[in-house]
Amino acid sequence: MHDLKDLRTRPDYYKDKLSKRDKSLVLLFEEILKLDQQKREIQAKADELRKKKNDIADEIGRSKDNKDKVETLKKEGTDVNSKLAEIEKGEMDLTHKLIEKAMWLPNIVCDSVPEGEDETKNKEISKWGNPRIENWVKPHWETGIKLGIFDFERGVKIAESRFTVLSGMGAKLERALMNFMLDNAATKGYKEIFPPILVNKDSMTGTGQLPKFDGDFYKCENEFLYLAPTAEVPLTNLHRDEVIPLEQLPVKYCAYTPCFRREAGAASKDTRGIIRQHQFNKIELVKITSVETSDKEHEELTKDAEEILQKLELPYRKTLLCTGDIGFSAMKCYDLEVWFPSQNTYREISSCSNFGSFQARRTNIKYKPNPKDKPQFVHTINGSGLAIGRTLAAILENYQTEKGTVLVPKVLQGYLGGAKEVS
RNA sequence: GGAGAGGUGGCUGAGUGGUCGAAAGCGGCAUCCUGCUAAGAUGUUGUAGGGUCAAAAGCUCUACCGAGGGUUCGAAUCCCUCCCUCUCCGCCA
Repeated sequence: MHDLKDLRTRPDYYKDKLSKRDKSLVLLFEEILKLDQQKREIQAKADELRKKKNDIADEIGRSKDNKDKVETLKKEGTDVNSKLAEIEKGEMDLTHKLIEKAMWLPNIVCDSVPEGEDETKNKEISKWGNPRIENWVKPHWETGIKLGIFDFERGVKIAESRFTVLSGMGAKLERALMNFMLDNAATKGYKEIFPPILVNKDSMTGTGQLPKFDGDFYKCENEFLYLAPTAEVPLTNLHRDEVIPLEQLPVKYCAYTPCFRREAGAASKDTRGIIRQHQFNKIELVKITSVETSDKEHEELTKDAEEILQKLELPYRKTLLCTGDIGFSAMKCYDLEVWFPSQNTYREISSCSNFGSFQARRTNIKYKPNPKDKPQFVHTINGSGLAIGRTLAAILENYQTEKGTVLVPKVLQGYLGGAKEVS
């Protein structure tokens, strides 16, 4: 959500920026400006009538003894009210339309974000590790089935496709990854949170999932609750409608949560394996910062996520998403992509975004830069640190031996009673 | 699930139909004062939207007393619905 006042003061700036994301957004923008104009006009009329109404009421209060005068004024009041009712209806109508449209406007991207229509225009920032290129490496699902740690059929039996059962060492590895990542985040000063996994509509709207992406999420029938698609939603909304004292910034949270996504638009993508599931586990890192430090904190959060991959010794690369690939609410976003030998390619395992004040406006989270200042909106930042299922899949490929067993990364061995190999 | 109580500004808390955006206290901010500290004096202090203005300041209008409706010329105050909190009882991991 943008500041409407700013929108109308420098429309050319917004049109230019929005068109870089998607040309059709300019039309939406112009529609919003027009609605804003109409809304302000009708509001002026309504305000005027409301003033008249108040004046009449006050006048009656003052002239209680004069019966004739009161009667006349009452009639006048009734007249004003009937006019006002009509205008207020239009006012409400326009306000709703305006807000509804404005909620569909994505964030403005940073100048540093490369222009481009799709992921092919993302910019590679760096690479880490040596990707193994060996044609005998089996896809993670084959190894997982062979080792008896994935059970795809029973996942489907219990739920439906894109649900998988982890068993034995599979379950243990998942839990070891969870603990390792949370422990690592703790050393970086992130406070661990265990939030509700079901979240309400206000929360989903606050972080930008709604209204645009309704349909991508599971929702409870007859309830106003959604299954959170990411812990970003509950964590950021912890501070909705709050003014955070300056000395508490930056606020840093981490959380393990299961995440639920319908994957509605991904019908034929990644149907095999555990890369794209309806339910997956994730450690999320969230920061709430002042405007001045947000850029620096974003870089650091990304490094915190990278460090997990480095400690797990998984080769990865870091890309800066282009205007056509970056998320709705983000103004700048790095993706971390881990190497998958069986696919001979890098696949996304973390997405670290700076949202600027975009989410803060929707969630109404503020801080005072100085005690005397008026509260202003914070910046919010978040990233996966990391997606656990994808990390497990990457381990099954990058740590695979020619025998078909899987070595346990050093940093996880302590979480698994010293186990060095899954066979 | 049953019974009751309640939701007012950053906080505490008054206000049961008219000049209430809301007393009082606390806190915050500013100035002054006392050799420092503690204390004291005075003033000031909500949010959002609109108008005016080149812009800011200022001025001004409107809305907001959990949310949404209703009654009335006029609602924090009366009526209805919903949400939330607390207490007791029941049930339960």
